[in-house]
Amino acid sequence: MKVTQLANKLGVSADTVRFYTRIGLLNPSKSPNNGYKTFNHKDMVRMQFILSARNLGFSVEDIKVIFSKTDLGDSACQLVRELIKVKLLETEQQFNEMVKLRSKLSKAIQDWSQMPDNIPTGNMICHLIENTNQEDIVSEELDVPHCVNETSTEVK
Amino acid sequence: MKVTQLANKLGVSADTVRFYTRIGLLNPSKSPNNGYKTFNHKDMVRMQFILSARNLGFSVEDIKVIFSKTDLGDSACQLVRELIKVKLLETEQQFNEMVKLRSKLSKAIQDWSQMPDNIPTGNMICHLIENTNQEDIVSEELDVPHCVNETSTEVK
DNA sequence: CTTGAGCTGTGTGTAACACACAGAGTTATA
DNA sequence: TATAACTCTGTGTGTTACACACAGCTCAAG
Ligand SMILES: [Zn+2]
Ligand SMILES: [Zn+2]
Ligand SMILES: [Zn+2]
Ligand SMILES: [Zn+2]
Repeated sequence: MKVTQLANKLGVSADTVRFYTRIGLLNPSKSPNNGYKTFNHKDMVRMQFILSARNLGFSVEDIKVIFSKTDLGDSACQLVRELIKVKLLETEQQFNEMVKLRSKLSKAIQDWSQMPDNIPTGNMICHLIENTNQEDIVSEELDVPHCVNETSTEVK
Repeated sequence: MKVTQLANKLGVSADTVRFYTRIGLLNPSKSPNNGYKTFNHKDMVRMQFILSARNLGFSVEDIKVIFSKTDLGDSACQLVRELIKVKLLETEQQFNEMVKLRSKLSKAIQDWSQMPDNIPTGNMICHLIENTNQEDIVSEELDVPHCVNETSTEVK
């Protein structure tokens, strides 16, 4: 099987197969006469596994680690159980950030609909964005830091 | 102001400032004697804007487009209003994918806790992952594609 | 044999920085 | 003033998971 045949059979691009080959997840043999890579049943099984794992959010690095066990004939089940727990935590982290960002964006869209268009000045590029962020910081620091002593520093 | 001074004043790393400089968002002058970059008030204002915009999820490319307007003295407000609407859509898209992935992961963790550890075979690397994905596809295709005709293809 | 379409491997680009590192500047000590 | 130690700078490269470009090769039709 050549790269495009494998790709078509699994519904991915040939470049994707080439990529996984390049990083060593697939190990096709090289045809001696034309140098083309020849994929076999084992590569097909590995490729299917890769797609399933990626579908669950596993990274290529995770898959490499998994293969490093299974290639020795060892079960990867325990490893996989641990990896997916970490994955769930990461996903919930990102989920929370998504929620925060989403509400920030919604609020900004509403607020901005009432605000005028301003032209940039030497201290403000777009008041919509710059003011939105200051609400975010709340009372942590009332005044934005500025290059106050810049003359004294520039004197060198 | 040198790169580290600006970075410290805004609470970012010097590498971040260098990065924004490298891609042209900041335009410090170069000191003629030692070649060090010298940042001024304008760079500070731009840097603050960048941080505010990034905090709202704007990409560096978005910020470049915004600057291309404001550097001409034009208001970026309308542009910014449009950009943030797109951003919200993208965020909700990603949010939905997060939700799907999260439930997939939770379900997998539960299901896998009842399943035994298996050793890899020639057709299955880790049944946990491979079987999980098949539930996902449901009845789209019952049997997984395999290199059935591989002999006929390999005959070349 | 020639032409042309199709396929292949390899090199490079992507986003937003982080890290490594050699060389230059700065400070301290003698 | 010399010299060692320490800090700072710019630049080159690495990161993720591919996608794209492209020259050269293969293979079937004529
Ligand atoms: Zn397993
Ligand atoms: Zn200032
Ligand atoms: Zn504006
Ligand atoms: Zn097979």
